[in-house]
Amino acid sequence: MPLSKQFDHINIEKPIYTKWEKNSLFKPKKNKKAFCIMMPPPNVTGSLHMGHALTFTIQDVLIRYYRLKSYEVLWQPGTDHAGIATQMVVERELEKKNINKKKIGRNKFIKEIWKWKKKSGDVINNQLRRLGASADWSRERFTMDEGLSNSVKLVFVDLYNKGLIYKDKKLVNWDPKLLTAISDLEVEQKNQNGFLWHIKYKINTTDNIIVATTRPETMFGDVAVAVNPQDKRYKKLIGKHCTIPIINKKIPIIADDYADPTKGSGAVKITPAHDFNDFNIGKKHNLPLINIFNKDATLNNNVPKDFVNLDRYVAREKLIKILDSQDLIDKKESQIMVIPYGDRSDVVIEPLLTDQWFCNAKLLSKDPIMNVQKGKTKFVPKQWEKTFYNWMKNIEPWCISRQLWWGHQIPAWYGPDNKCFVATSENKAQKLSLKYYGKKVKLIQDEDVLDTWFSSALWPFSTLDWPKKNYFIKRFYPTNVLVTGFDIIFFWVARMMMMGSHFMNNTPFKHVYIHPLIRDEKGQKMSKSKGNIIDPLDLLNTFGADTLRFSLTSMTTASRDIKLSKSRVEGYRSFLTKIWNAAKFIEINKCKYNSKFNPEKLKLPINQWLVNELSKLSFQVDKYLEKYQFSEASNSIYHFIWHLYCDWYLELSKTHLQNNTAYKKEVQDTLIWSFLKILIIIHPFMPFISEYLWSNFLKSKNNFINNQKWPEFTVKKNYTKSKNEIKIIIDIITSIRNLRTDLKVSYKKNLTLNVVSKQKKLISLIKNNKEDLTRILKLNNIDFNNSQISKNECAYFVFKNFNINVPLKGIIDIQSEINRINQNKNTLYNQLLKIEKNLNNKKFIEKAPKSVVNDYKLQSYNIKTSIDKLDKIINNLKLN
RNA sequence: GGGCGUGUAGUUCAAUGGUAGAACGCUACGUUGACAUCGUAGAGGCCAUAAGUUCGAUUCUUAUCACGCCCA
Repeated sequence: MPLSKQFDHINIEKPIYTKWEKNSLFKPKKNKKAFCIMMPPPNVTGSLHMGHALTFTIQDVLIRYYRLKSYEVLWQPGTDHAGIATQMVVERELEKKNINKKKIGRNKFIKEIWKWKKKSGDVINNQLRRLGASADWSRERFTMDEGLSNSVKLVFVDLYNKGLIYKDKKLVNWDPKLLTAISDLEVEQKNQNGFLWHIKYKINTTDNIIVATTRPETMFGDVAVAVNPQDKRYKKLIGKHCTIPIINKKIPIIADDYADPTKGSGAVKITPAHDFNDFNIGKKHNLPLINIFNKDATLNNNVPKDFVNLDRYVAREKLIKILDSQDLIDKKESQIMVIPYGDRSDVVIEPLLTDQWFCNAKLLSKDPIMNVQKGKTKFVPKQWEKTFYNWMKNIEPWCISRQLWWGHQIPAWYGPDNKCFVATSENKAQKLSLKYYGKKVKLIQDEDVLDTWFSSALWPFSTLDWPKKNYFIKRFYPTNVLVTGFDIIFFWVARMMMMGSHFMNNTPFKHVYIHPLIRDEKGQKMSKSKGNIIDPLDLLNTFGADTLRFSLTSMTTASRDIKLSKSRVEGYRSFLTKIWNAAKFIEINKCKYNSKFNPEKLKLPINQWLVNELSKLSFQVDKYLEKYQFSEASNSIYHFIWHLYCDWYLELSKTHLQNNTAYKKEVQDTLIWSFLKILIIIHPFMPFISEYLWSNFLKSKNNFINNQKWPEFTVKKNYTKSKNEIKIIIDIITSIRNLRTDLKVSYKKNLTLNVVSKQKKLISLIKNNKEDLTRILKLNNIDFNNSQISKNECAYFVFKNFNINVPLKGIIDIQSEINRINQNKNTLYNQLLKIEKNLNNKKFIEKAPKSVVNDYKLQSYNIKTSIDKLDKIINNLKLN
């Protein structure tokens, strides 16, 4: 069946993908060299967004490329259980059915989550299939799987026994909506307008000290007021006491550099249980901790009765009113302040004193830092190494416990006296407790679960069946490259490197390729609230996967963001159509694949030239992909197909195809052969259209483009000669096209070319291409009479070794032609000026490299000769 | 405040110590047998500003201005 008018992605993509999967094309095939990418596991609740589309396209390009390069390739896929996100989704689902999480209890709730996961967990993976992602789905993993859960337990117990995981009572970022601790990274600092209240704390009946605060309601937890020891205003007061209003509690005035004399009143209240800085000050000065908040950020029993159970903001207003009525507010200033928000809940985070599990990230960060310094892991682009170091070298203990139900429950059990036993199972914990107590006691498991990133941190080895030492882990660890956006360098990349270095004794990735983030066309982050989201599923429906993929890789440069707009994608759809039409051209011209075709034994210059260019292309794409230069790779493909293959090769092949020249067969063979090679080269970028056309041309069953080899062929040296020849033909065509436009000579008027040259080779070259020139340029004839330049009304062209004149009598007037030549002359003259300026500079001659000087001299000579020739021509014209 | 980054054609972005490129858009002409989802041609840039290094700077250095991101 002949190819349809256009590529119908809607009906073609899906069956192709199904075939690929059925034929197990994505499983690693044993080979000499291995290549592995760990797919960053999307949230199981997720749905494909543009960020996914970009990152997975890039990964798939690499994966398919290395498959074609005959590597043993594993793209390890899977999903992440996404603790808070998933719990929230299922909670909401249940609420719709009027089911309350707390009422059904933990076990039933978790069962509900698993039910939900079974039903909707595949959504994103199926969307990835639509994108063409060729991951080995047979090895799909989920962070809550048995195997991965075992890894989590093993790692936890091991780190605990080494003292790298410990329990501690510390101030943590508490999310009062989700009722869990979260890590520093999950806190978003937002600038916000607020007030700085200056409040009078009495010292005695007449004097007071003015304390400036943005959070007056935490006053009930104050344990001191700090002033700077250098601050003259307050020096006298150090060591004295002041009184907290309302509760009339006396607290000391202490000296600490932390108090900044230039900020607020210079005196700052210290509330160690509710502020990270104050916590440290409290420790330093041995001050008590007074917690005044419940877990939902309402006030607890440590405050006056009227305030108990009030929300923090309600309490604030009430307090301000009372203080105001007692004339205890000195002033109120507006100011911009930084407020911490939970990135999931979007409520203000409360620093809260709780028992949590921590991981000693500082110690674990040492090996990863060293691995990057040694170059065992290389960031691409390199600048991200700075970001990595910056964070790793200032790392804080990682709070790994979460007060959630969905996740890996912490493998720690408590005895009746709260003694903690950490083990991979309850049985083992029992054994430990038996030893300790000398008798069997009832153990209760820690209720908390681990931060989701804890299990993700193990991803590079837990998915390879660790702790088993089977083929996969030996073959594919460390993996070749991690592909991800810079927003999760800390969250995930760094943590994988910590865990990988510790447990595998080796960095998990040789390269970390950091790609840009997708923004809207104005450079803004895409977000639901802004309504500027571009849905990749929309784009997949409208344009198809190949177009989307190629658009994305074309835009993937070494910058920080990609500004995406629909119109940009539209442009690349045209490119697909162009490829499609080239295929139709080949089909119409009955080109059949010839297995005996030898690209090294071609006779026709255009064929030689094409093979030459094609080998260059494959070499270029090789180089670019090795360096993760996706836009460069895409653009060189785009340029080759559109502007070399279609614009010139197909155009120049027509003469042979349409007239039965001696070279017709060679042209047909070269056409189809080169097109098939092109399909292989575009396959990583555009898997569907390339597969479709491949099988369309080759017709044999189960001959998938997936299984082909990347084109690598050496080109015979004498082919380069043809390069120069084709360049001459292209130059002539371009010049005469220019002439037609410049002088407004319509294509309806045929022209005659008069070629003047003493070189026999050149004349025979033009003679050989006479048909092409005639057809493309709409010529009557090409003459080769070596007569003097005609003094008739002609257009003149000066080439390196020859001239062409084109009689224009009756077609245009002579003055236009003189103007045209003058314009060319001017351009040349300006070029000459610049070159001469250098050549007249003694220092240039002395110091510039000889090659540059010689090159300038040669250019100068060439330009001068051309100008001379043009001058002669103008004079001749003027004589007439 | 600390760190990172970006200023190049109307737009989005490349490249480069030696005459600045692409794509899209725009203008003119064109339906010639793969393609009007097209073809041909064209216009359009003191490469943010200033100083320095250099025979030569858009490129290297420093400063300034503007914008963006991350961390406090």
